[in-house]
This record gives sequence, C-alpha cells and structure tokens, in this order.
Amino acid sequence: MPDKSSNLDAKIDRVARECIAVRMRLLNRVITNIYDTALRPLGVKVSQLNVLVAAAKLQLARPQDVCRILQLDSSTLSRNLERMKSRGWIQIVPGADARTQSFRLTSAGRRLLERALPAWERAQGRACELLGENGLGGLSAAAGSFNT
Amino acid sequence: MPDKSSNLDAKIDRVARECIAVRMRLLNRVITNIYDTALRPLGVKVSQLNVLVAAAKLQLARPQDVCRILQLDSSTLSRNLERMKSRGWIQIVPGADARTQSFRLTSAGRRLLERALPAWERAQGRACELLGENGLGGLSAAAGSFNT
DNA sequence: GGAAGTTGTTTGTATATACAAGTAATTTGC
DNA sequence: GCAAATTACTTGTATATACAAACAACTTCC
Repeated sequence: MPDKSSNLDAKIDRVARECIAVRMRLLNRVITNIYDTALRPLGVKVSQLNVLVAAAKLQLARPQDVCRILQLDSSTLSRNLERMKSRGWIQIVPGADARTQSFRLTSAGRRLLERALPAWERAQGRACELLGENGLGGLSAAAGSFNT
Repeated sequence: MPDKSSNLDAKIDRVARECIAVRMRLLNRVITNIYDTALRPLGVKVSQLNVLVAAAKLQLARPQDVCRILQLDSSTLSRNLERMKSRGWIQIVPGADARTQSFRLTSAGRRLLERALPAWERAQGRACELLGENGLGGLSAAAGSFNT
C-alpha cells in the first residue's frame, strides 16, 4: 500500500516552495508598506495615489477606463472614489452618457500629488533596492501586457 | 518664470510609467484572482491556503512565525485564523508560553489541502504562462530574501 | 418606438489588510 | 521577588478588495 501521507506532504512542500501567489502577495505587502509608510504624513495611501495619477493623466477619467488600466473591480474603484471625493481630491463631472460618473482631479488633488512626489521618490528608491535589477526587470516584463 | 505646471505633469507621467507599487499591486490583483477563481469551488481563498500550507509545514505553528514567514501583520493573521478555525480547518493548541496561541491543521484542514491541490496546479500553470520566464525569475529573485 | 439585451455604476456582503491601542503573560533588572 | 520593560496576541477602526445583485441608462432589433 502506497504511503499516501508523505505523498501529500511532498505536494504541500511543493506548494510552499513554488507557489507564485504566495510570493507575489508577500512582495505586494512589503512594497505597499514601503510606499504607505512614506506617504503616511500626507494622509494618502499608495492605492489612492495610483488612482489620482491615472486621473491626472486622463484629465477626464471614466471609471471603466481606470478599472481596465489598473485591473480593478469597478465596485472597488467606486468606494475608493467615494473616499477621495470626500477628501476633496477629485470631483464628479457629468458627461454625455448619464451612466458614466467621470471624474477629474481638483486643484487640491493636484496639490496633493505635488506634495506627495518627494515621498514617492524615496519609496521608489527603497523599492528598487529591495527588488534588485532582476526583480525590477521581471516585474516590468510581467506587467508589460497590462500597459496603458 | 519656469512652467511649473508642465513640470508637475512630467513628474506625474514618470510616476505613472515607473511606479513599482502600481505594477506590483496590479499583478497581485491579477494573480490572486487566478488562484481565487480556481479555488472558489472549494470555498477557500489563496490567502487562506497560504496559511494552511505554512501550518502544514510547521506542524505546530506559532502565529509569530507565520507572520514572519509571510510578512503578515499579526492582527491580520489573528482574524484569518478566526475564520479558518470557525471552518474547522485549524485548531488552537495550548503550549508552554500562555501568550502564544499555537495552532495546527485539523484532519479536515488536511483533507481540504488535498482536495485543493489540483486547482492549485491549474492556477499555478496559468500564472506561469502569464508571468513568463522573465517574470518568474524576477519574482523569485525579489522574494528570495524572504525565504522561510 | 417599445421590448429585450447590454453596459456602467452602486450597494450588499464578505474577506484581507494594517495601525493603534489594549490585555495578558513573560522576562529583566535591581 | 517585585516593578518595569518586553513580547504575543486580540480588538477597535479604517481602507482595499471582489463577487453578486440591484439599478439606471443606453442600444439593438423587430
């Protein structure tokens, strides 16, 4: 009779060693923490900064576009926008299609981005160090298919 | 007088193009979604699977160790354990130090892992494809410093 | 031009995540 | 051997995240 127990153990060992999701999620926590720590004095998190930057680039941002660009669920974005709206960083702009709740940066949002840039630089520098050349290249390669 | 406005735009453009956190977080969402979708029929998410696998490997797992290994905040783990305990996948094991709430897989937890392995294999395959050789290598390189 | 289908967003619910503060147990220093 | 410091975890609070379902507005098709 085969030893089912150690067979399972071996497979579990393989998951522990090889699982891509484990490493991706771990690195995501570490990297997010670096940026959030740097941004904390400004009262903004990197998740929000991402959306603000996207809005700045799009000028007039449609949620659907931001969701596609960032691969975000629309319900997630909806609630993030709520928070940023209440902080005065973005404002809703009614458009032609009454279904879309397009939005854009307010001047307060723009000022926030400006003030956040130095902190972003510092975090970016630390993240670079942490990932190393290999990690950075791999990240770009892997994320490449989701550009713009 | 320098054109402050476009200078800011250029910097924002740089954040949009280069920000490591944006890409890491985007990839994390995509990869997590692949595993969660594959695991959905089993009623477990990859975040929980990670902890169950760690518990399986440690045999008797101390929360502090799991937090260190996965770079998780202890409050996060505390609540995740609560959910997995209520599902009967883990059980608390009182130990020498009354502060530590060590835990281990129950047999139900072990059976869950066994049933989840094929779904994990499928998700792992798709994640490999998505990241490509470069992405996989970079991920390993970057996560290397956090091994075990 | 109206019914049926599609699309864009929000709301309900659940999990994951972290920081700050609280609590309880252990360890250290005297 | 006790007070102070430290450690290990939990609880309070807030954000991020996604799926499912609801809703409203647009589009298609006849």
